[in-house]
Amino acid sequence: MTEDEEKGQRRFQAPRGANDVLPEDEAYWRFVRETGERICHSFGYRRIDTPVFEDARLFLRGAGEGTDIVEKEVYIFEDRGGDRLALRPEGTANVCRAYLEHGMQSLPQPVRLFYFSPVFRYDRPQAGRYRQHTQIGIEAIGDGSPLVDAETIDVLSSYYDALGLSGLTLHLNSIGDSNCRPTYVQSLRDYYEGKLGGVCGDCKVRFEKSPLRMLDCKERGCRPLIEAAPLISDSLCEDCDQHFTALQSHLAALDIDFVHNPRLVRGLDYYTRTVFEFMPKEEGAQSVIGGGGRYDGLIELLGGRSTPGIGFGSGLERIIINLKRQNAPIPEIAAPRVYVAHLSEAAQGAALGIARELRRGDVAAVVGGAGRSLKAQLRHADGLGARYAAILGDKELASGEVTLRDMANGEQRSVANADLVAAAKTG
RNA sequence: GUGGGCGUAGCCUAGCGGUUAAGGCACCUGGUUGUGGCCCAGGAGAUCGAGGGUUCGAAUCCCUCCGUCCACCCCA
Repeated sequence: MTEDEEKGQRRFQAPRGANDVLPEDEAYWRFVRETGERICHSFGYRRIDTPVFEDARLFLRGAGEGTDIVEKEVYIFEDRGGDRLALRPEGTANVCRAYLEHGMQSLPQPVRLFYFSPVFRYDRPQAGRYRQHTQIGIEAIGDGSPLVDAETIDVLSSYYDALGLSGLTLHLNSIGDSNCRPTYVQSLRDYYEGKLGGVCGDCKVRFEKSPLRMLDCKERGCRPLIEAAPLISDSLCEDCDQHFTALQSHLAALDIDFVHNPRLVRGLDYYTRTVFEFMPKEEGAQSVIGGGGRYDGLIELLGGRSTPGIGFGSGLERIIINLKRQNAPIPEIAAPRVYVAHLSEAAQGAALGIARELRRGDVAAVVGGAGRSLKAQLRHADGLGARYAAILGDKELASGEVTLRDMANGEQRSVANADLVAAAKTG
């Protein structure tokens, strides 16, 4: 900000790529969160919350130095004590850190965890892509069998089903492990050696740092070479191959359709074996709504014993975009049940008391604005969608009653204060 | 990070070089004494995204920045 702007009364705006979630979207957010929590619990997952910031090295080491996320998208800062911290750019590393820090190796394995958390990436915003977004994620740590891979995918797929999202395609691949991947990467290098002239600038860098990601390049010029490149699925070692085969048969048993996309790789380096993504039918760049994979080397990389893990992350904002696009039915947020209108200063205190009694009786109540006419208060009640208006004037004050008006049909009756909660609950 | 479109009150839009920036929705207040949704009347709300420049004069033209959207890229 320049000095002039500081002096002037420039209005503040939310930072670029960061959004307010307004009450008009409350129903979507509640639906998406409650459904997620319900599904996760139904699979035996327990909630974990981790800090939004962590030692920067946790992410730099975990996600991989060669990735875009780490190289140009992590929010890094130094705090007042001089520690290098980073805002979480993804959810898995935190959870793995917590698993190690709290000795979860000694819990029955796998440890099944889920979370909702804000995620930060310094990216150029556009629709469906934000600098702060929210992910639901799960991690199953401590069991390397393909059964858990199938379960993880089943959780995500069940979640989308429960939300009513349709038309999603599951893309699936195996990218091998520390045993077979190096051999494959070498064969990929051999293949590209001498062909680098026909490849984009990014891919030249990827060739050095992370050749696998060349397969994922969207540059038109790179396509033909990708088409003809050797496939990881053809060079999986026997263990990886069996793992992948078993996963596919488990998915078949669950009736979960998928497309084997041999060129699917993911943006984080810690993935091994299984990787997957869910894509909606709609076109558009920001289409992936959820994805994940296995990370059998990550815990060890973070200083633990060799421990397998698998998980997914799914963007709630993108889910909501798709729910809106599909016009999916969403449970509404209830309007306040009773609007307590008052006609004199003397009635104000009584109105506050009556509203409190209603709430204690589990009836949502809103008190009318001071100094507003009854007409204005009823208009307000109507605008809020209240079912009843409880009217309190001198008459009612004297008799210990309220006038209860049914806003739907305008019928009114006197109700003794003691009977109000019951009356407000009926109809 | 690259390229392009857009930016007028909370929202949608008119105005596109010339005096007090117009309308609709929403909001507030009234239409006599304690009654909503329709109608009518009135009111409040805009340094025309910000800063600079051109001009006698700019919301209207130019530049820079910010924001937003789209494509690329990246990914959830």
